[in-house]
Amino acid sequence: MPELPEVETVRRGLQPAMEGARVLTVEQRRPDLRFPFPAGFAGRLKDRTVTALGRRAKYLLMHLEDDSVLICHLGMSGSFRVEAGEDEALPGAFHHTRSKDGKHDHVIFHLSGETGPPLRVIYNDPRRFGFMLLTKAEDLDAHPLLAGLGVEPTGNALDGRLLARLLAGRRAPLKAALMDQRVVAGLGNIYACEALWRAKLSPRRTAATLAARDGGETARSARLAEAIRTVIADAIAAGGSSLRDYMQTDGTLGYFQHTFSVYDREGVPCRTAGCEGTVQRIVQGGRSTFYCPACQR
DNA sequence: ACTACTCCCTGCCAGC
DNA sequence: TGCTGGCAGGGAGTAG
Repeated sequence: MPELPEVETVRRGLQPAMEGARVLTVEQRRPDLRFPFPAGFAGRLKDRTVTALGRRAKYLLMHLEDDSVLICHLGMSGSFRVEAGEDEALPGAFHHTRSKDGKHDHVIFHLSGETGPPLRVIYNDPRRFGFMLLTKAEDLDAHPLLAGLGVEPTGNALDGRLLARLLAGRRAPLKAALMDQRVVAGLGNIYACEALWRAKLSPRRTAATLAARDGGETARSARLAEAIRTVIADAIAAGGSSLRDYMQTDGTLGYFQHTFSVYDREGVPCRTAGCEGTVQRIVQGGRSTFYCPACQR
């Protein structure tokens, strides 16, 4: 499910169950996901207390009391769910629709409840593009997967000036540049499309055209920075997008997908007031792009 | 330092 | 009904 808003929704869903809880055991049901699990994976987590759950871009960061950090990426199809431990009943915690039988449940964290009964946090990932790695907290920022990441679209750092600077000189189509995690960290296919629609910019435009000749801010770069920040904020507020019945950690659905203006809406009329255009699907870099050729220029 | 393309894997759905 | 091809929220690796 996971672009930034979905990962943030997962983080918020897991936080009350995990922060302050102790890892009793970890069941690792296969040797690898996208990458092999770290050597001694389960043993290195056992008996540790989870001190904090963080996020950077699309990475979930599980901080442990020994200053190690579990880096989790959900890939295309990874999800977490929380269930009652062993025979305990947990009101309201129904199962992920795609794992009623436990299929593709690859990792199960057995946790002591901080105050209440024990819990299980279960990682499910049919396509196995996700992964889990361990590092030390002091090495986190320098970790090869995190070191090159661009600006977070939450908060105030992303503005027209910074975005123009990041895109200056890039010959790639604007949409492809937005998908590059070294530019804006956490944007994926849905929110790149939606932000471009909000900013009325064509995904086919050369990225560099958003910067002034000296690399400075333009009206377009300011508009796009604003659009990115608001679409991400709106999506987080909606609990992310739930495609193909994907669920949050407690089994509820995000609802941002009902707000899509262009994503997966090929052939429907553009939502822009007064626009007569029709949403079109094109392929860029092997991924579908949805946009309105009439009002996105 | 860019860009473009392939590949990893399973599940689902439209079209035959 | 059953098969097939295409597509899916990501990104690492490689070649140019």
